[in-house]
Amino acid sequence: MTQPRWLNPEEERLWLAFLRMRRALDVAIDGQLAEAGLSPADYDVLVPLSQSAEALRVRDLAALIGWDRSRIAHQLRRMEQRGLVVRSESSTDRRGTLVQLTDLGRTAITAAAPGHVETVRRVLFDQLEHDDLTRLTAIAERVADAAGLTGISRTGGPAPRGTAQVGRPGREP
Amino acid sequence: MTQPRWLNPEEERLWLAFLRMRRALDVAIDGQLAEAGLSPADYDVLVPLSQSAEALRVRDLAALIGWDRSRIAHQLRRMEQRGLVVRSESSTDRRGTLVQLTDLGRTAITAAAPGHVETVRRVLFDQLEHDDLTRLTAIAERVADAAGLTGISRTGGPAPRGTAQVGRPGREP
DNA sequence: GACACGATGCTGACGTGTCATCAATTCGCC
DNA sequence: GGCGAATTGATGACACGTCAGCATCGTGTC
Repeated sequence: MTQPRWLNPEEERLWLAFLRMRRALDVAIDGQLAEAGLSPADYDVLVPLSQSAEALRVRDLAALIGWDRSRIAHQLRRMEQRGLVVRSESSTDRRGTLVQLTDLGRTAITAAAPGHVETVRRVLFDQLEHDDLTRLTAIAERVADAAGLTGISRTGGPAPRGTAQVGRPGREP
Repeated sequence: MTQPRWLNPEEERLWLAFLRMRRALDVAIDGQLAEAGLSPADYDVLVPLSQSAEALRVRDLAALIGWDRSRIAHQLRRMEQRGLVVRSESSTDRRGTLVQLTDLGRTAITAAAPGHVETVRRVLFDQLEHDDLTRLTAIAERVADAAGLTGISRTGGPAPRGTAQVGRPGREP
């Protein structure tokens, strides 16, 4: 690249709009979760836990949401201090740690989830017209796959990075 | 909202793809900047400074990139410790603080910018087909405007949140 | 000029994310 | 069985972002 190919006005317009869209989603989603007393990270962790019948291994929980071990260890420590989850030792693999929701944690995710979905709908899906949904899906998948996120997109882990997934809180135990 | 309107499979597919796209962009962009020794926050601050002929007031710099006073104060303290910028007292308003690039800071942004634009092109723009650019611009602007970010989109401040803007490093002083 | 009020920038506390590293355990291979 | 390598989870250090609060300074009003 001898000379950088700077963005032309149309490209610059898209890039700035894209950043503003990201910001708008973050503000709306994070704000709604904050009203429910949860951070986006809390939500990411609580969703798979609420959908699992049994306790999850830290390793598996991390894989489900695409986090590394360090990040989830820190997050679980903080969430355990707040009484949202409890950790226990695995009986089959003595390296392992099991995590499960407390009653408080289940109450929190159950209370937060409907508002979370409503927020995502209002800010994103309600703004889509015609075949925007199809087009946007194609673009997003093309970009994500082309970037070739080593691991995450293949191993089944959906999405990290602050922005919580939309998930129904799962079955009662 | 009596019953939450959970996402249908097509909507869930878009949402997950959207989150993966975000993640892919973050990984690519943050990684490229890290190779240049800069964080996304560093880049956001360095771009307007490099484009300004004179020193900027902290207030104006914050407005340009849509940051609040606290955030930029912390960031400037860290960047000053690393020798990327220098702060000085304003002569006209004794509350004010002026910021400007050091030679090291100018070298850093000049070195990082071409790779940054190339990364954005490769991961995002090179993946767009047909009229994707137009469509995506329309969607992003619609979503951002509907969310009605009070202030930022109106006052000219472009984009915060980790994701660096694409800007040419400015004139030599 | 005095005084209330807003503007400006900084700081400390805290939650969060990444990196390097460590101890304990299990696995793979001979 | 034994032993080196990989896995698992946790931790400390540090960078980053938000919030509440503070000291200082300018502005408008009387």
